Amino acid sequence: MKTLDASTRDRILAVASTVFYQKGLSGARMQEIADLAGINKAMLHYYFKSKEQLFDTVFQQALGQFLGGIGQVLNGEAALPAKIEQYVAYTTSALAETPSLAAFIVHELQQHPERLSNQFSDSRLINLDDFRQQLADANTRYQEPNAAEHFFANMVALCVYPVLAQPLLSRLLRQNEAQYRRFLRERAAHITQLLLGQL
Amino acid sequence: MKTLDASTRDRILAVASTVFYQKGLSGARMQEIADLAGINKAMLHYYFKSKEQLFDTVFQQALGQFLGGIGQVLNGEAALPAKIEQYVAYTTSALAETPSLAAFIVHELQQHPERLSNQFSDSRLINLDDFRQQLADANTRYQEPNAAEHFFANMVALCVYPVLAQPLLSRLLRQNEAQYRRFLRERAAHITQLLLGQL
DNA sequence: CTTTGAATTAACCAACTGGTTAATTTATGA
DNA sequence: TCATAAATTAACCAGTTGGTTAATTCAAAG
Repeated sequence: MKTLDASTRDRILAVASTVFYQKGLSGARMQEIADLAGINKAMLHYYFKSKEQLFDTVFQQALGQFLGGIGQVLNGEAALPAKIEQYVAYTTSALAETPSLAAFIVHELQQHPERLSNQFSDSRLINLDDFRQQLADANTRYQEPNAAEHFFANMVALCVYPVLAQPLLSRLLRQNEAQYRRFLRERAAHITQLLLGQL
Repeated sequence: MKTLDASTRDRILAVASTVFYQKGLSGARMQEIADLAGINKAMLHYYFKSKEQLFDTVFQQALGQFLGGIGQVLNGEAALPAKIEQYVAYTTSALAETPSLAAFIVHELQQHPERLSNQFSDSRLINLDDFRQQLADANTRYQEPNAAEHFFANMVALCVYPVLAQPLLSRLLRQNEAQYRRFLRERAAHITQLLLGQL
């Protein structure tokens, strides 16, 4: 046999993702990942030579998932309103599938910002130039310095924060889990409308 | 001597805060906290019987700091526009002082949402009723279900997220640390203006 | 069938970590 | 000054954790 078994490796990665997402690098235990993957702990080091390397794989994958679709949207051919709508829709649905993803990235990047530069070259990062230009064309207000940056920050913040802060926000708003999920679903339309009104 | 020495205890708490904020409960090391506080590791267990208890103290303090001023503002006597302005100003400056505070709370609450209920009774949580009523009075739009909740979520998100996601956002916006700090300072006015425009 | 390398396991290990203990020093009030 | 309790330390301990190793099973090619 020449090639490594992919199914076991994939199972490890899937399980490791959920564990790392929830507990972070320092809180995750190799033993738990092995147990959940249904394998011996030594197998982890057979497929991934160290916890650090397993984590790196998971983290880069997570970063790709988080940033991946965004670039395509923002660099796409669509007109500005459609782009905004697409971004909000994409981010909302992606975070609905994996709510812990955002908190994971925020937490790990806070401790080790250099993980961003390590394997992620600038070229793979999102290029905002098109988006900035479209904003400037739509309204002269966005020709002012940092105006486009604020708009982008607003767009991301409005989509991501309520997912990040679910435990706190749902409590403050006195909504149970089902109500909050509904609230998050409503937001896609709400955010789009708010942002388009700013053009 | 009847009373415990407060200065050592306070020094421990100050140091423990910075370490827990940065590394979280599982990533923090009692030895490191002791070293930074300039004391023996056994002294930590003299003032705080366990890591868990030291962490709880830090966490409750952090939660109080994060939510503390907000309640006063939202339950205050000011008119709605002034309240909004006060909230944005307070949150912005508080997070400028301790940027890691928000990520710390988000991360720990994600793993253990029950920490919110443990020692924090509902009474100490913020009461949104006044704020909701003021919104409804300002614009009939906010009488619709969840409209006030969305407004509140927007307000918090716009203030907090850019601090939470600094490593990621500053990179995407291609701003160095000084530029990003300036960007965050600008946001207070920007956010207030945006929110007031929604009334 | 047998050879060969991948897949897998049980047992083990050294370093780390939170926590304890017994002894010592320091401050204080009577 | 002396007794007493607080403050502090060094040494130690047991459980955990990431990681290794040597041996075994499994699957496929010849």
